[in-house]
Amino acid sequence: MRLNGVDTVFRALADPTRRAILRELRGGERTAGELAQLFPLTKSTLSGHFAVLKAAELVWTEKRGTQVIYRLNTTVFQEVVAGLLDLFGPVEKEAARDPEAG
Amino acid sequence: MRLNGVDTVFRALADPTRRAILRELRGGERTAGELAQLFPLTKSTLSGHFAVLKAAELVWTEKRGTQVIYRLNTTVFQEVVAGLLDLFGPVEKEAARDPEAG
DNA sequence: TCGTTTGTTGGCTTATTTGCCAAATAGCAA
DNA sequence: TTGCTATTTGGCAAATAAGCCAACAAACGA
Repeated sequence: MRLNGVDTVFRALADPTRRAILRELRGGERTAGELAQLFPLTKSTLSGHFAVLKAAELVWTEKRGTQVIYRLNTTVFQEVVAGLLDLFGPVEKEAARDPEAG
Repeated sequence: MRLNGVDTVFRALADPTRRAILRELRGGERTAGELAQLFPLTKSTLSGHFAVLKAAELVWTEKRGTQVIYRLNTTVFQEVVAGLLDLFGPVEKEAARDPEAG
């Protein structure tokens, strides 16, 4: 969230392919190529999805030689839940809620 | 979730106006007209957003005379969190996860 | 350097989403 | 019925998003 905004994160999560990528990453780090192999999509299409996930900070990347490693950023999970509480939780003091959050 | 699929819910949450509607509903039920007044959008545009939220079962509706009452469906919150755990949580037994969830 | 492997970027098409206005529908009351 | 209020639906334009292919860039090994 933070700088990115809830919007970027929720939009990133709105696509089934991107959610599948995240689920795959639960099993540990994967290279872009390994991930791409798992989907009936071209590498460039996947690369676009990676970019969206990266922009939302849902994944970390690291360059290793010619390949790029993707890892899940689990800390964002907590922030997403916080965002959900902002939507479904009890109404708190108005000042306590981030007016930019929506 | 359920019949609708995670997809419908996440997509519904991906729009800032719809999230603002949900936040407004935390304060209690509102009529379509009351909600529409809060946004710089036409009633028909808001009606479209309501339809998306309703399809995702994020809100309940009730017709009262000429007006339609919207209420937050907080039970879906738990399902969304479950969906998030499916994305960020530890890898569980493969059979334990809903293969249709993504 | 040359060629190969690995990923990303640019350009394009198609599909989806968001918004508006105008018209239609539904309930209620005169 | 007629009229009034409240909301949804249909049709359309503009913006976004997702996909592909082709070209480009970066890192490595021969």
